[in-house]
Amino acid sequence: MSRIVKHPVIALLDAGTTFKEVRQIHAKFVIDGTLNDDHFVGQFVKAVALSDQKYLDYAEQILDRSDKPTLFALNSMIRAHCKSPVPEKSFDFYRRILCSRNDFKPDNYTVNFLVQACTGIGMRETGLQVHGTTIRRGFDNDPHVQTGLISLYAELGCPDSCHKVFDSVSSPDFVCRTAMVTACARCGDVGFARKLFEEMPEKDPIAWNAMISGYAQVGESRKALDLFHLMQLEGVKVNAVSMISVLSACAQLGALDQGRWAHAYIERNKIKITVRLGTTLVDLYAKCGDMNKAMEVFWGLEEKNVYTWSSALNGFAMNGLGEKCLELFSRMKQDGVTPNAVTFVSVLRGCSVVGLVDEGQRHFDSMRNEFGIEPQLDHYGCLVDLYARAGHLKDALGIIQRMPMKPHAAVWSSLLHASRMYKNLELGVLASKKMLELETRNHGAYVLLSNIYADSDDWDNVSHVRQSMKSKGVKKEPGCSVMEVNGEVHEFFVGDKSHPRYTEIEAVWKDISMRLRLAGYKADTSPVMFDIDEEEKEDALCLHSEKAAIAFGIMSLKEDVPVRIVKNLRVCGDCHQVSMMISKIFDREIIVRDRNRFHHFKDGHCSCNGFW
DNA sequence: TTAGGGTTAG
Repeated sequence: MSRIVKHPVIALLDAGTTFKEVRQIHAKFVIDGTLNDDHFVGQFVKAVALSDQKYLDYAEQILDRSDKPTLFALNSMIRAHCKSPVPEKSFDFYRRILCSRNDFKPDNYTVNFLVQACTGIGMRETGLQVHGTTIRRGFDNDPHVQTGLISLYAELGCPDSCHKVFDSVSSPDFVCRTAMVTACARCGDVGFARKLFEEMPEKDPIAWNAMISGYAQVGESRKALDLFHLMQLEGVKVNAVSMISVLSACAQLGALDQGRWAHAYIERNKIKITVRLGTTLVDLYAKCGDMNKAMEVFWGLEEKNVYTWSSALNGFAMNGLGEKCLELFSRMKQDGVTPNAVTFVSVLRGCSVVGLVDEGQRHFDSMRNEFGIEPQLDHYGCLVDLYARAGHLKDALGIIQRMPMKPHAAVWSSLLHASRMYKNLELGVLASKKMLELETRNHGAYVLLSNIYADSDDWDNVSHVRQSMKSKGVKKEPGCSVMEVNGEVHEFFVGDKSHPRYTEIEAVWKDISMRLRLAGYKADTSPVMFDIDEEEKEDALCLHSEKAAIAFGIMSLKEDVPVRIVKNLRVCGDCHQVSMMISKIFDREIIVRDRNRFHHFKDGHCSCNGFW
């Protein structure tokens, strides 16, 4: 192909080229006759389409002015649309290939890009059709296409098809194997992913990153961190992508010390802080309850996008700093960053945690009116929570009844929690029944319903709910608290005595209990508490997981270091009360991240002000 | 002249 010459001007087009420049170059090419050559039309279309998604339509106009678009130009348009917000448009150009007067036939590039377009759309039917096309056209043995099909089926959640394609590859290379590692992890079989990873004859940094992120994404954070340490021992080059998975694992665990270490590692090794890595750092500190550090990182970032802003907003909301969340949201809009649906979840939660009902409603309305975002189920969930927490129970119910989609259990759960808080028996019973219609085995709904009956001294119904729970075999997810001491992560399960220092923990807890009683604390062993759960009875031998963690924290951490705990469930009322008292008696800050949010206990108070 | 694997917020 001696004719193939790269046009020097086209070769200069990149993401930094402005639209004005693109038009000027186009005009010049029309005048000087460059575009009379189909070969250069193809190059120009490809360069414009790939330089920026904003120019896709303009690239199409250039293509349309060409009498005979080449297969290369059409393939380039399919390729460019794959990762655009409208991957389905790839198929318009595929149809143009099929209907072309030039009698084009789709080639290996065409089908490869179509597979990628389907991965972007995530549509099963189209994906299956494209797979059929690759077979019909004889490209199903092409290694690029095979790898693409594995990723496609992983995206569609079809592990069996991933295996079928992978098994059909006669000698999978390391790219194909890495795609399969990711596919298995995404489909939930992280064990098989690890087996494949171990069997890889050569592992490059991408393969390592794939396995580490596989663990991080399924919540196997400790395994992610262990594998990262192995990666270092093996001397594999660590990059920004590796660190994103590592930080995300630390954030999930709430492992602040390990997260700080990873941050220092990034700086020490001069790993470039990309916008994604920066966002993950902000998220790490936010999810470890250190918003000061999160914002120090945030303001220091060279580049921020809507993900970065949303991470910070979510951090403020989770940490109960609603006003700060709203201040930052104003700043975000002033800076010209357009919020999206996820951003609004954080903003609405920010309003909810501080009871700003009118402001929350205004933001909710602005979604559609100002930003053209149609509120989804989660947004209605936040709105219900906003009204319910503030005590406007009837308004909350009205929203549930009028919302344009079927409410999910979480919506009723908000109303149920608020009904208990505001002692509204009638709504509480309704909400718990609705919740149990949707999730028949939801332990929390039974517990709250029994609490609501107990609050009104309706012991017959309390007993009825208990019976019902027993007969349905509803069991509580075991409570688990995680804390980090000297960079080591310790796990505590309810009633579990397996910790190597359990005897000491028990002794420390006895001492704490004594000091609590001297300070006027009386363990709540009333029937209400009894009915919540057998395990919640005050019992030194059967500690709630966060009490064991607090005791361990007090005995192992320096006095001025806050006790940081991450819990898998919501904090129970008794533990909340106890934590507040300990923070005063021992002059110790205790920071608990529960399933929903943070509790910063200090001087006998909690940042949640009793709302959780 | 075009292609396949790893990465951020709810």
